[in-house]
Order: sequence, then C-alpha cells, then structure tokens
Amino acid sequence: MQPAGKGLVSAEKGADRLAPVARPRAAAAEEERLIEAIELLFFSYRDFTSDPDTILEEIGFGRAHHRVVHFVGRNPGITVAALLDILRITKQSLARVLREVIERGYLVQQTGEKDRRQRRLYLTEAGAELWERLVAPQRERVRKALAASGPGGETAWREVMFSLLDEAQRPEAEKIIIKEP
Amino acid sequence: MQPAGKGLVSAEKGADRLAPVARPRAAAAEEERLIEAIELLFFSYRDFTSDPDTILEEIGFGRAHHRVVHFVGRNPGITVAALLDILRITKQSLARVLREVIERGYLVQQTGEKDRRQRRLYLTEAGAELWERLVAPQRERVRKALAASGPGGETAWREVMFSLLDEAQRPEAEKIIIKEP
DNA sequence: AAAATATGTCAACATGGCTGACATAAATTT
DNA sequence: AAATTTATGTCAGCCATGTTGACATATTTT
Repeated sequence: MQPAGKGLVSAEKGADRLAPVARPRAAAAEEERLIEAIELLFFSYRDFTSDPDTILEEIGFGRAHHRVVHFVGRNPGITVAALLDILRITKQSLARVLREVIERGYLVQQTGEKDRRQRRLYLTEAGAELWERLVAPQRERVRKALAASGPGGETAWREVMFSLLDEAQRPEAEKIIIKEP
Repeated sequence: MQPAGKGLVSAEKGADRLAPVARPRAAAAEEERLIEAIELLFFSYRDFTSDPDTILEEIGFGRAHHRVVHFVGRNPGITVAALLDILRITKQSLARVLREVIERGYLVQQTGEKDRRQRRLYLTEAGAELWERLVAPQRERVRKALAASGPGGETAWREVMFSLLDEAQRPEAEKIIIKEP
C-alpha cells in the first residue's frame, strides 16, 4: 500500500526550477521540506511506540520496562553497566525498573562467572514471551513500511537513519545494534 | 560522509541466497534485519532530540515546551483544541506548559475573531527566535542525513517513515505536516 | 593492604503525563 | 429567550520516570 502520490513522499529536489528567481524561494522550499521531515519523524516515532504501549498498559508496565526487556532479550547476559550505557539513565532509575521486572518474574540476575561482581541479566521464559509480544507488532509495522518503499528503499532508509545519529556515537550504536553470529 | 560500507546499511534482501536450505535461515535473517531497524529507529530518534534538549535545559524548559513552541510556530493562530489534537495530551497537561511559555513571553493568546471562545496562539518575537534556535540544529541534522543518502534516498526515506504511521492517521498527519501556500 | 570497580540502596526532588470535578463565556440549538 | 453544547481554564491529587547526592558491599586489581 503506497502512500498518496502527491504530498509527503514527493520532494523532488528541483521541482520549482522554473519559478521566478527574485524570491528567495529555493532556500525557503528546502527549509519547508526539512521541517516536514522533522515532523514526519516526530509523528512516525509516536505511532511506532504506540503498539507496545497498549500491551504494556495491560500489565502495568511502562516504556522503561519495555526498554529493559528488549535490550536484555537482545543481549542475554548483559551487565548492568552495559545496559546503563545503552539506556543512558542513572543506575538509580534503572534499579527501580529492574527490581519490578525481576519481581514479576520476567528477568533474572546471575553472578558473573569470571567477574563475580557483575550481575548478568537474562530473560526468563515469561520474559522472552513478553518480549516477543512487544516486539511482534513493531517488527510487523517496520516490515510493512520497508516493503512499501521501492527497491533499495530499505538501504536508503537505513542510510538516512544511521546518518541521523551523532557522528561520534555511530560506531557504538552499530556495535549495539548489529549481532554477528 | 557515508556510513561504513558493511554493517547497518547493507541489508541486501537475497544476500544469503546461496546458503544451505535446511536451516530456517531466511526467516531468522529477516527478523534480525527488522529488529536492527527497530533499534536504529530508537537510537536515531534519541540523538535527533538531543540537540534541542541541550538548548532547552539552558532556559529551564523541557520537551513539552519545545513541542508547544514548535507547533505554534508552525501553525500561527492555532486553537488550543487543535494543538491538543496534535500533541495528544490532556488539556490539564497542556495548560501547565502553556502557562509557563506564555508567562515567559514566548507566546501570546488572542481571542478568536469569528469565535470568541477560542484562544488562538501565536509566537512572540522572542518565541520565534527560540523556535529558530531549537529547529536549526534539527534541520541541519536532517539535511545532512538526507544528503548522505544517494539520489532518491529522501523519497524512499519519506515513504518508509510515512508508512510507519498508523494507516488511519496518515491523512491527518499529512494535513498537519504539509503547508500548502 | 589499599585502591578501584560493579553493583545496590536510601532519600529527596523535578518533569510531564494522567483522572476527576467544576467554572465560565460564547455559540448553537430548540 | 432558554437550554444546550462547545472551547477553554483551573484546582487537586496521583503516577511514571527521570534526576542528584551520599553511602554500603563485595570483588577484583594494583
């Protein structure tokens, strides 16, 4: 299902090439285009987070719990320090959420084998189930969206999204996101 | 500055076409790709909001203030009801933020001409200046990111972002985002 | 033995959401 | 003209999730 032909998805760079020159039209048009992109990002991200929000509400969890479940699910045995690095919150903030997720049986801690100061985090079966429930609609939403763009659309989308990252943080983000077997 | 050749931006659909068939590799690989996209969205959005956050902190405002300034700046004379529609928060939540933004002189209310129940919202000069300060780095970030993708990248990116919206809300989002002259 | 590290915890506070109840003025309907 | 609906504002209290600062414990490293 392609989006409507005209509006948001056109953005031909030289569309008003034939307009009168005197007006500062080119700059203004680019600015308009960019602001549209900014708002598109805002609205898309909001809808993107809405599916899990519904599920979370049922079980009395919030987005913070979601993030913990997700990144522990994705990185089994992750240390608390590494999780803090990803989430960029204080350990006190994490502690509260972590306690709740553990108390409710979605997550367990295991003392690190090599370094016994570490508390490595793992999802329980219930946690894995919850993660799947939460990630499924997002995956489906993203799958459809990527499929809706033409060939090469996914690569282009990723390029843009990746370039939106702070340059300094791209290597680390890549490390976190990509799992090589 | 193109992202590193291998990692995030490859995603050729048939990359492992030649791999052994027995393993359920195709489905797993797609799942992996989609989860990477989900996390990319998460990290990119976080960095995307980080520039304004810095400025906002200086002046003791939060993201809520930003959103109000932005959408009033973008829609001069918008009514409170319309703003609530965009932000999808309660009027009590908006009221607090609105009051602060008005008290500090960034925004004014004007009784509607046709409907005198309405309080139409406008940025003051200080408000317009603030908006420009806030939007400038985001615009620049998005400009660079879109430019970093190949030709047609912007259109593809928009298609995907637009398709991430709830289908039911696409027409309204389009109405809000696009300003026709 | 001392220092550094990984983690946990207590307490207090801020932001920005929420619900519920009620108030006012203006427009619309009857 | 009266009744109703609409647009907005406001009070009060609650919740989720972030913050800072201080301190405690176990373990590893120096």
